[in-house]
Amino acid sequence: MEDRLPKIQDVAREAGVSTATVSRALSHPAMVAEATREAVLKAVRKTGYRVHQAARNLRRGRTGAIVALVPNIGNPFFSQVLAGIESVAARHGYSVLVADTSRPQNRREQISVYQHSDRADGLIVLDGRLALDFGRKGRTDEPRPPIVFACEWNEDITFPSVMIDNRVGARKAIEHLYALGHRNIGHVSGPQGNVHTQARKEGMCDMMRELGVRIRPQWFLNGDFTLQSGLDASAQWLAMKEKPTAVFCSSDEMAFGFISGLKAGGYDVPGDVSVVGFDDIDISRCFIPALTTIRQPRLEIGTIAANMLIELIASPNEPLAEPQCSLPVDLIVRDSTAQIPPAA
Amino acid sequence: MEDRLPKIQDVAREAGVSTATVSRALSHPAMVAEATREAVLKAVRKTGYRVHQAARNLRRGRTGAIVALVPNIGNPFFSQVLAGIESVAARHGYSVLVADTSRPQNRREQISVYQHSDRADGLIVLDGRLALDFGRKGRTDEPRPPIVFACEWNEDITFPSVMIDNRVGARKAIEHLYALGHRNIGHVSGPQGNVHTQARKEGMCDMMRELGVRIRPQWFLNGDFTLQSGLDASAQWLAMKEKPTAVFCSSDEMAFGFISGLKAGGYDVPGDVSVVGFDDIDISRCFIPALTTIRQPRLEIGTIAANMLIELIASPNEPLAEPQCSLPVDLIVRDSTAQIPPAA
DNA sequence: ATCGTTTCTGCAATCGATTACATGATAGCT
DNA sequence: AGCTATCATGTAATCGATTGCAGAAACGAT
Repeated sequence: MEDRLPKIQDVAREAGVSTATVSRALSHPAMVAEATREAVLKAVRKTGYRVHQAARNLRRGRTGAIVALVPNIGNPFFSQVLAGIESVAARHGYSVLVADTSRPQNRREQISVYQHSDRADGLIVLDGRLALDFGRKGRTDEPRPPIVFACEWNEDITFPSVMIDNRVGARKAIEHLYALGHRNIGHVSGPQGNVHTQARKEGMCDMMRELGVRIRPQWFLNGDFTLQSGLDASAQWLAMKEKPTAVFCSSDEMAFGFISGLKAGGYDVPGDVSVVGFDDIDISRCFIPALTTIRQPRLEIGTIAANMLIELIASPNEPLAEPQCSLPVDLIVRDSTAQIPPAA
Repeated sequence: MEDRLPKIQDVAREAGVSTATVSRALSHPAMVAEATREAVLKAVRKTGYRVHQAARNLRRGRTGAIVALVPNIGNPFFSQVLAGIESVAARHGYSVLVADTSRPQNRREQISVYQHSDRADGLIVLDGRLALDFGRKGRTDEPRPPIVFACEWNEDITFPSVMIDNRVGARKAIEHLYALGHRNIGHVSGPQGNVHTQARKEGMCDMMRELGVRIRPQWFLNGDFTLQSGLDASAQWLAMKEKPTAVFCSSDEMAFGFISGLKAGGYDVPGDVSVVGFDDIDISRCFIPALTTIRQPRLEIGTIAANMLIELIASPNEPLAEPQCSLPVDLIVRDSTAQIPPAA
């Protein structure tokens, strides 16, 4: 009927009250008399009114949105974390804005999003590289929306964070390979400078030292978590004179690429080489061979981070009960690892 | 220094001009004298001013955001499409809000987001199920933000849309299997009621009829695009007395589950059975065997949809040059299909 | 010098909802 | 009855940026 959206005025007129009362009936029902509230609600239904978010946000000084900074939206690992964030956010009436930090022109924009709280009430940062930027800019006298780091995280930053114990994960992987008899163990790492990369590599080396296994730098290959980099690593492996009998890959996707390359080169997994991944993405259990890997609770990372953030938004001055949350990871043994072949 | 964010007033004072001039210098630089503009920009830099989005949106009557309704954020297929949307949106100064339609409590909310244009300037709908809802509610005299459907799409709805030609994709898959000598062809479909499911099944059957291949309903298994449903289908296949020698799966993930189940049951792909997937997600080329599949240009779907939407937002009354965009799909032949074994 | 343009800038209204404060009504108490 | 406390509601200011309108300044033409 109307050719414009109903506003609070229209509801007020319809219900025979002031706009203030309508606003209160909707936002603070207890402040308004039973009968009035009913009348307002009826008028709302009749007019089809819905609050105009921009106006509400302007007045209330909040945005009703939280921003998630993701290194790569296309990565299934992150999309699961996002799904967790989104479910919690929606339950609390927040929208989730997703920004992909992989496009360089975004970086500056994101920092400023952070500095000014007018675009989001809070941030969840899934990109560890940004930790430093945020850390540096931190003039504490400046108003800033709460931030929670998830997944990736920089050790010298003290923001609230939720992550998994990369070191323990890597140790479990090595322990498993060791128990199978492997003493010649290689590694395909994540991108240089990444916190996961670093922590997993360290956990791996620590464990190897503890077990008295020799660490050979030439068996440490550089990857970047992607399928392709796993494939590239397999080519390097094939070219080695002395080859490790087991390889720990810092992501499942790299493990897939690596195994795929090995098969193409005529080697069998786990017959000739055992491979352990990291993440336990969905497909890992259906890969052939099903991948032995370290499981990360991806959904949970998202939900916990979102809950922390929402708590921070609600009471910014109250510190969190547990600001640094570290989730356990599990070794999932499948078919890509086996006893070391007797011949070797 | 300041304990509150700089506002346009502060810039105006600093530059010695009115707020109107500051606003114009930023939004319509041509309207303002060279020298004044410089002064304003200097003041902006000095104060660290950034426009307050909520205020701007309220005044301008737009939100600067577009909403993407996704059936399942966690699905890597959609996250690639999202990545495409996000890149275009960012280039035009729009934020992307992602909403997951899989949670039922969201459905009503989403419809109302759509009906009221106060939360988003436009919508991209990746969930075909919502097409009907939108279609029904379509009282054309009501103001509504522009909508573009992507991927999934309901034939009797005439919204602008970008999708791929499911029929042709399915035909190519069958044609390929036929050329390899297969005459006994099965299918694992997507969820019932889904447009992709329907179109692919129809394309498949059309092609089989044209080629004179017998269609056996008991070889058509129901899936839902997920890994698990492919695994379930493999159990059904294993239980069949007469088995097809080739199976066309309506998604790559299902194909993975299916092949995985077959291997576990002692059958070889492609030795005993040829399998074709649909989507060409990243991992397909590294699966073992590398998956023969139909490639969908996922990123492109997103970018085109976003471009269409932004054009619609800019000039809502001007119809699009090409409102229904259909992208071509290609058959990618890899190692999961082979000549029919001579024994059979 | 006068008038008409053109260009630039400022004033103040405006977007729509929220909320501090004021007011009026009602109830409760002495 | 008179006074206070409590509750419900209305009035109007407010959030911060944008923009229609109008005034001022500068310029050109006659």
